[in-house]
Amino acid sequence: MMCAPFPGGTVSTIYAVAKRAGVSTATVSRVLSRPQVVTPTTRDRVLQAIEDLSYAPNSAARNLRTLKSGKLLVTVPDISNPFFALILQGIEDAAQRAGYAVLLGDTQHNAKREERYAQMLKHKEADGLIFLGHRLPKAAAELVRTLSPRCAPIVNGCEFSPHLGVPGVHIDNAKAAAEAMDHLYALGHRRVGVVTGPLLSPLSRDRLRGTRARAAAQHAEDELIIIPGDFSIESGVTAGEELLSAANRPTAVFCFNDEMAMGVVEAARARDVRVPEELSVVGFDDIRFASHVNPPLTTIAQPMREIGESTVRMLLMILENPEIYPVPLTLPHTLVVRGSTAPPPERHFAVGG
Amino acid sequence: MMCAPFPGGTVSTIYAVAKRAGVSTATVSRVLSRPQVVTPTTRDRVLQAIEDLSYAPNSAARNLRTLKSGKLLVTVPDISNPFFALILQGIEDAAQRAGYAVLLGDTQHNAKREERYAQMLKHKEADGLIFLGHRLPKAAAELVRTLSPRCAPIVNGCEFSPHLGVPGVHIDNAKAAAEAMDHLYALGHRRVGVVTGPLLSPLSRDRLRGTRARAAAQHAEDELIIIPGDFSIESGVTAGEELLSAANRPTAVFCFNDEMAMGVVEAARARDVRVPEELSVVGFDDIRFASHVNPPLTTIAQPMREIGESTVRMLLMILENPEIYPVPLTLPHTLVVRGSTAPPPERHFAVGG
DNA sequence: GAGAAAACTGCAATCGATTGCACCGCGCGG
DNA sequence: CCGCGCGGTGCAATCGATTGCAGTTTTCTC
Repeated sequence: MMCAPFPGGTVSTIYAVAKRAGVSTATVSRVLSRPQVVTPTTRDRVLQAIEDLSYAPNSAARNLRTLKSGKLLVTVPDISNPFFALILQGIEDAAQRAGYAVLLGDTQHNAKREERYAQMLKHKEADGLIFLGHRLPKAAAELVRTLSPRCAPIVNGCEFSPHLGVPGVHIDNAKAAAEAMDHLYALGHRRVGVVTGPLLSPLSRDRLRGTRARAAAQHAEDELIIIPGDFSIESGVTAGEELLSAANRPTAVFCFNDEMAMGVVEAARARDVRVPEELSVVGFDDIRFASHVNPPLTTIAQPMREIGESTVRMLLMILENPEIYPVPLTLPHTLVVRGSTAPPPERHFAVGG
Repeated sequence: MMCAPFPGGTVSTIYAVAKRAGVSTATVSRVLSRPQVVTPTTRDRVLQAIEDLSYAPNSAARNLRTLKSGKLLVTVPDISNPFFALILQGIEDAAQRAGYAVLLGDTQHNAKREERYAQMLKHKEADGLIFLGHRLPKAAAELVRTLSPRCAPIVNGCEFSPHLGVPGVHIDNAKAAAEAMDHLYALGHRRVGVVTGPLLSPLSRDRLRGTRARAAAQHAEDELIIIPGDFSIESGVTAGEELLSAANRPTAVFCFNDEMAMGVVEAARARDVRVPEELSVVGFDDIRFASHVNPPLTTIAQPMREIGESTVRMLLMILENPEIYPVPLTLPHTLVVRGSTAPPPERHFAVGG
């Protein structure tokens, strides 16, 4: 019935331990889960047996019995993106501190893969889901529905959208974008290029909304040149080329992430346009490299690790008490001014030069 | 005994499906695993029942019965490092194509965490382990021992070291480093700074070995200035400052990763030392940003994704047939020459100037 | 020192799926 | 017309741990 101690490499079971210690499996189990209810003498015998056999409980068995997995599923659009990597790091850290393991899904922005991973929830491979994309997979939506009126163990990171019916953690993207624009306007810019992300995502739309609102307040909405990007360096380069070759070129560019900002800087350099003297560039996220490129990027800093940690906290709360819907959490951002922004060149400085 | 179909959000079991379809659980199971052995009529009835109840097999139960988890554990020293992130992406992709899920462990270079994750193997939470650090956790080493003479399902990425007794996938670090030095020597440099990684890791030692060998061949071993770094941008900055303030400053610096190279470039800029005119800089890895910084980095490109994919293939082979020890795999690297290297300034060009 | 309460420990059911073996019925050959 | 073979299905054991309940021992209390 049970396996050999170590010969053959087979792992020992709780039965083997119980036999060796001369107790029942119940006692062994209790030694591991609630040691204080077991007599010290017995406990020591059991612990010794556990050590002798180098026993470790089989978690599939435990998961089956307890109907929990001790795992959190995290889906990320692209791990190789430093922004997501940092959030993921925060998630991993918080999860493991809470005794949970992380199941990683890199969806590569692919809806099929998102669905496939969401299925894992149904199969009870994970106790909850944190998704960083902007789509709520069908399988997850179904879960939300069937669990209602209790809260499903699903949390979003970054992409808040109230109609998803799922709580999330994010910054105030509209406000952050407005602040970035404020900074540029305060320096004296009026004609500003905006390199957005894919406009499907609420995140990009919020930023664009904030950008537009600020421009409108400045009566400079017509001076906005909006170019859609995809968050890659390359799309930043392309956008930069387009902006710089325009007849009436902008004196500043606001990019919806740092990588595209790096791309714009690169495009500027290729055309011998100096940053920030001739072109100011603002990024978003404040990834690690932002402060180490030349010139260091002015950008909106997001608390990536904290976003990750908070999603975990939120998910754990739901797991603990699904009756209570957590309220979406908005974390603070900061405008970090560095060397990539400056007043526009004199010749373009129309007002009050 | 069984759960309600959907009311209450409880999930249905194979018993519920069997009952609804009027068959035994065995048949339901077979419909899912080997559909062709079931009569089409029955099969359709079962499939219908599965759909009606939106049934999904509980994987804890399956894992328990089959003694497999369908998961691969991957431990990474630091996910926020783009180098590891890309390898991880390769791993994730290959794993999921093979029907495996990835359990992620970010060890933060911390031995305790490495141990903790390795425990998961003992608990059968994963079928195998891919570790990207340089230490083989004790628990894993133990497994290697108890499984011997069969091969343990453990594979290393990047840090090959034959005495671990574990196969791995990596590049020829010594040779790559030698090529980097070759490039510098060919340009006419003699006095070269070397910013290494932590010398505990075989990877760093191999690169250092290659570096030294090449220098020796050039009779320039005394012209090597070796400074230990830790792979962070900051340590690159520090090393750069040290090298540039030396009495007899080097005309070139070889860094064991791109981030430290970026740090050195930054330090040079801070002192108004032009790169590459006054100082050549070579990196290692060719992370995405390497080609987009100013100047674009000359570096050794590693096939990150392929390394990740290969570790998975190797692990799957072991899982399939533990009798066969895979041979460690060496993948090709490439020296990519970009704008950060050039001949040394004339005044330092001793030979044949 | 008897009786009640408290503290331990064990029995056995249970979690949900998989699978070897046995069984049934049908078709075909003799 | 009988029997063999085979495809299809079901029975029931099994994977390994957890835990409610019951039984046993110990510890008090008076």
